[in-house]
Amino acid sequence: MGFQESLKAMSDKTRREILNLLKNGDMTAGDIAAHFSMTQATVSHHLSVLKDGGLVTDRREGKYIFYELNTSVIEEIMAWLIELKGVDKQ
Amino acid sequence: MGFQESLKAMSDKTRREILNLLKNGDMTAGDIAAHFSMTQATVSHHLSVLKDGGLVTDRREGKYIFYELNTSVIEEIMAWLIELKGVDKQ
DNA sequence: TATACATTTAGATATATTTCTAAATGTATA
DNA sequence: TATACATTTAGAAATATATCTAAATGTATA
Repeated sequence: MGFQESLKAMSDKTRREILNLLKNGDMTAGDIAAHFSMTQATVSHHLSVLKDGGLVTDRREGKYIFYELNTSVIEEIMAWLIELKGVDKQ
Repeated sequence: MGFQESLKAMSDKTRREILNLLKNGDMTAGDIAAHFSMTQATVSHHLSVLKDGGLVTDRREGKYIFYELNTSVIEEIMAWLIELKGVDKQ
């Protein structure tokens, strides 16, 4: 889990949509998958890429596994973008 | 050129290094390529991906082609990240 | 404990990406 | 105008990614 994995994770449209969904609160893998027309296995793969990138965390509650947005990584990416933009050229 | 292409472009380490180089000012394709151990053709490919993502622009000056960082796209990405992070949870 | 439900993992296939070498293009200059 | 230099484009090979189906895992409950 690092910068590389975080950006790779964000570079896919489906995964960005998952992140947008999680903005409104934690969701189970099943509920997330229900928003897409691909198989649950495929969505599960995307969730694991997001997890590798540190963009989400998961926790089990009984039969269900809940996914939650992790914003600390997002701040790291923003810091890089701000640095890239350059303080002098705003 | 859109959000998807911009993030795809940023998701590669070599391309992020190119962006970091261009932070310090415009550079020719040759000077950029000199910073890497891959062929000029490969670096040229990366530059074209960055261009597709709107992250750089190029201009010819005689024999040379100069590349320049384009920061407006970066702001668009930052806006998404800020939105993702959520105003309420800072 | 057998069954059902929620989810992930394994293995396969198709598509995309990275990289290379060789050839092509555009510009300057002897 | 022939040649050299800077760079890109074309085409091929290797690797990575997205997706599927089928099987495995983990948990709850009849």
